[in-house]
Amino acid sequence: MEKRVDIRHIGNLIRIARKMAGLSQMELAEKLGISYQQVQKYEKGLSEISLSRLSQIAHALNTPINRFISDDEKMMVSESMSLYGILSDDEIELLRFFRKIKNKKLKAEFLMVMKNISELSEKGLSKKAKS
Amino acid sequence: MEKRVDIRHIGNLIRIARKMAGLSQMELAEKLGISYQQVQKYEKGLSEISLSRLSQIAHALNTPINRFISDDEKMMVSESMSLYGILSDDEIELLRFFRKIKNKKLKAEFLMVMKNISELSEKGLSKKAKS
DNA sequence: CTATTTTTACTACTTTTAGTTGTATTTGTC
DNA sequence: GACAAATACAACTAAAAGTAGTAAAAATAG
Repeated sequence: MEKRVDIRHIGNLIRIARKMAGLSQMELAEKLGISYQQVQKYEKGLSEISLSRLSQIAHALNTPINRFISDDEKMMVSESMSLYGILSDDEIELLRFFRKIKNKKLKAEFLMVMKNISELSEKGLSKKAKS
Repeated sequence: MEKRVDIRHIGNLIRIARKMAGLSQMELAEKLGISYQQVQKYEKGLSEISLSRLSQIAHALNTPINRFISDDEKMMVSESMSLYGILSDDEIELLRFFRKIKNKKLKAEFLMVMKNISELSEKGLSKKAKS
């Protein structure tokens, strides 16, 4: 019977959730009471994850366990993000910081700045940015 | 760390789902490509169940996988990070702009600014910048 | 830029357990 | 009663979880 869950995909989700929580592999491993190398295997999809373990992980990361298993792809967030879920490290950090900012006005302004910069960047100004 | 999923409970759910589907342990085992004795272990809670396996079982029994795990009602929330998968419109925009910026250095610097701001924001001065 | 520490990656090894096989009960129905 | 099924339990083997050691990136400091 075919495998109906992509273990590597789940690994990615775990990694993203971990980084969003601002934890290192080591810190997560400690919470789980296992070696960080084993956490690596989970994230890289080199080791199967039992339900108990996934439950622990979800708890350690303050994330509902469903986040990792909902097999239908209604996880698609928006078309603007091509490959759903696959965020780069930078992007994860960006989001993490952005979420820390509580002041709405500040967030909005920040977004505007970002927008303007990105538009400039689009016009081929990317070379001469440096001194 | 404590186990947050009752493996025996899941076993019961599997057994029930199996009977609902009108299958014997043997028949289910065959579908899974394992021995029926192993199915017994699942049902009795004597063997951990991996995600892949549970996914197979759910499929074999025409049951959504969530049926076996979701019931943990009020798991979460720690508002800060909890819903990483669901991005707000703001966040999607933020990402979109961020991705437009090609200059790596610029991106990195932008991230730093964001980080510093968020750290300030964290220290509870979200309302009024210090004078 | 260099040194140092932290974080992550890869490989080899050990231990645990998933999974198998064999046999014994149980639960039918004829 | 006999006879098949479905389920239970124990001992064993194969496979994978988990560990440990080392190396390479990334951050962070100096």
